[in-house]
Amino acid sequence: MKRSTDTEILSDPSFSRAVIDWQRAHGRHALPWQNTRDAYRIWLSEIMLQQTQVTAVLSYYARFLERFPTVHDLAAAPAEDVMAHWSGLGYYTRARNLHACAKRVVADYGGVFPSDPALLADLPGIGRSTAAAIAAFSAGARAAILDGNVKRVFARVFGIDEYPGIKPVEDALWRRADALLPEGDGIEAYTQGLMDLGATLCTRGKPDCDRCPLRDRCVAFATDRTSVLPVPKPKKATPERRALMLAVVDNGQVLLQQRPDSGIWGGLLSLPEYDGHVALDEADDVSTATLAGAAGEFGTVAEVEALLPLVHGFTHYRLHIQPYRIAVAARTETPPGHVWWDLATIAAAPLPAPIKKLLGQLAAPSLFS
DNA sequence: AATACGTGGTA
DNA sequence: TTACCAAGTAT
Repeated sequence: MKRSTDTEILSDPSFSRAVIDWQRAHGRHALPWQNTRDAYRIWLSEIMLQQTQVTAVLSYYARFLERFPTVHDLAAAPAEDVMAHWSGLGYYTRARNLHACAKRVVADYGGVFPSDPALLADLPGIGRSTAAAIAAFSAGARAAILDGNVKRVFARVFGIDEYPGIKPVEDALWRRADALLPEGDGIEAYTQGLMDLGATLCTRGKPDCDRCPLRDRCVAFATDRTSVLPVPKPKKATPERRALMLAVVDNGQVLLQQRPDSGIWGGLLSLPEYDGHVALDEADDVSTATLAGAAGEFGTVAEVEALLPLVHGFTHYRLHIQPYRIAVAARTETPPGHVWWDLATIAAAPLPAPIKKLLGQLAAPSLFS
């Protein structure tokens, strides 16, 4: 029989007290998704902020809300419109899940987000931490978040000297997060305070320990280990991949192809790729004649021109892109899954960031010469 | 349980 | 310049 629970071992009301008091005096209070209990706006911000920093989200959040003011507007919108407004933000599964979630909220909950974290976590794109944040901010629900900020703060304060990404360590962090929750009011300030601490003081680089309300109880500070905690993710070599992309153009338009929902850039449009054997070695390119043959299904090829190669880095690999501009004269019938897009409006297309940039240069070469 | 999944800022 | 990684989730 257990003599005491983890909660009893790990609980410490002075911890949440310190975070709450600090947040109210020194935390952030004017972010666009704050000072509201509108679950739609809170949910949207939490999804956009997954693995993404505040500064990157701000402009997307404003444009998205302008186009989709309510969950009903979002649920009723075409997928392409949703993807277009996410274009450039990355992790596009988030956008497809966002759309699916909006439809679920309308169909199952009459357009009103549930306030129970367990119900929220059952919706697409909402995991345990995001569910807790939405429930706390929109309904004052007492639930623990465990995002990158909290992991970093906890790793330092409690001197956790193992990589937080592995299961047993993360499980222990969740137990702490649950146990340290404030008992009475203040879940909003507490939740926001943990995020604010991680984002403004307990940063990855040089943490500002002098201003930290947790300094006196911080193991990393006491043992001079703030620079080595949290333990970084074990590194492994990033693979290199290569793709030949076809910018088939005709009369001011470019041919785009829908990508499958799974895999990189899932659900976006992109350039069709030459999917024959592509060597990693740039010197071993396929011939112009081969590319012209491949593009023959789209029209009568008039010209093939190799464009400047580019390298795009992902978290888990590096992609070497060799683009070709292929002018066609007489289009065939547009193949299924493809669409001709005006280069003049390419900024509004649901494209991956590097492809949008590439096509922007193709549309207005003089601006980049 | 470990891996896939983007992009841009930072050191 | 290269490497790391930020308001995680899904599989």
